[in-house]
Amino acid sequence: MATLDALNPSPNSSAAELSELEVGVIDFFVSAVKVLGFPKSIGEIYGMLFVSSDPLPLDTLVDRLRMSKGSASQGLKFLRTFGAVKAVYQPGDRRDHFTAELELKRLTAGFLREQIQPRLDHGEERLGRLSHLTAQLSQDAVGEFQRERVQKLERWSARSREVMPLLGSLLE
Amino acid sequence: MATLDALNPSPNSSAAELSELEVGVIDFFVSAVKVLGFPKSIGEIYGMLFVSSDPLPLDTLVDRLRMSKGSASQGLKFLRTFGAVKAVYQPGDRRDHFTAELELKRLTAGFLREQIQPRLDHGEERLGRLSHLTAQLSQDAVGEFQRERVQKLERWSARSREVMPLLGSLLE
DNA sequence: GATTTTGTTCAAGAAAAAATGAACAAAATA
DNA sequence: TATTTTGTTCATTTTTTCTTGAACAAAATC
Repeated sequence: MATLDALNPSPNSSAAELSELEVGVIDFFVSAVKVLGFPKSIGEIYGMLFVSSDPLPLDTLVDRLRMSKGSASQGLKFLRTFGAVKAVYQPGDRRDHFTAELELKRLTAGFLREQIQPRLDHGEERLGRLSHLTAQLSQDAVGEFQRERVQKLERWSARSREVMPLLGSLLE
Repeated sequence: MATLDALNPSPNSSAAELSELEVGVIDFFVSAVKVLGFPKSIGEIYGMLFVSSDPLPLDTLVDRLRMSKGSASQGLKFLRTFGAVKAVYQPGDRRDHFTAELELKRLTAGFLREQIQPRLDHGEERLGRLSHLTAQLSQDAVGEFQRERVQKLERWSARSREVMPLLGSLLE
């Protein structure tokens, strides 16, 4: 292979250093996903795909971001679960290639569906149990107070559920 | 003091075990604040104040939640910065007493103001620098592509800023 | 069917975040 | 002014979360 290498000064082009702009965009997303409570690697992957004009395979992410294969694999899996990243068929290459989803509305919808909905559901289950508990509370002022507080939580929960779909329409 | 202790079977009433309902409510808030990216102790404190009919001083939080004084102090400070907890004057007690803010709209406003706004501001600064960088990009397809992507980020950022105040009105 | 390529999983290590508790400061009380 | 009460700060420890890399599986290629 030595001879072929000589013909190509940068045999592994996918490992090229990131440009200043690329670093900036990736960094922007690293901060952004931290707000959502996701790990840095998620921001790096999405950011890299976002600045890249072509779909990229896992290898390239590993090389250019200097990230382990494990992180890249898990990160892509996670991003796919809520449609932030799509697999794109590349003719003549059997590796999967990925691009970033660019519609803010879809990204939001995926986030709400995968991250928020399940927690709201879980919260409602808990509230159901709490509500049941309040029935056994004493009939004095403290008991009455606590019953009211649990009711307030139920109103909050219901309100949150109503607001969620509205968020999507705000981004229309 | 031994004689007085004998008269009072539970001298430190603030250390009473949490009731099942109290544990449930506190647990609910611990999960809730995790969604927002806050530590457990924040949820414990807010939850405890939320189920308590009377304003509580720091000591009581430390005793009942079995939490260090440091955590309680820092947690209360944090909660006060965005108005989730208010100090209430208690006649005849020189300690500060705290209650939970109960208006969902105010809580949201505080969260947006203290947590989201600063990050949006910071993000815009970064985008300013990135936008400046794009001016120096090559005039080829890749350069054009990257300029467009940075513009897209700027639109996202502007949109996010527009949506924020609307969130408040949704909760009205 | 052996080999290479591609991607996943998961135990262990590394890094980041949170909690602790002791030292300190400030203010009230004695 | 000395002492006690109340609350804060911050270096250290603990806990939690993230990343790594090696072992493994699946599928394509030889």
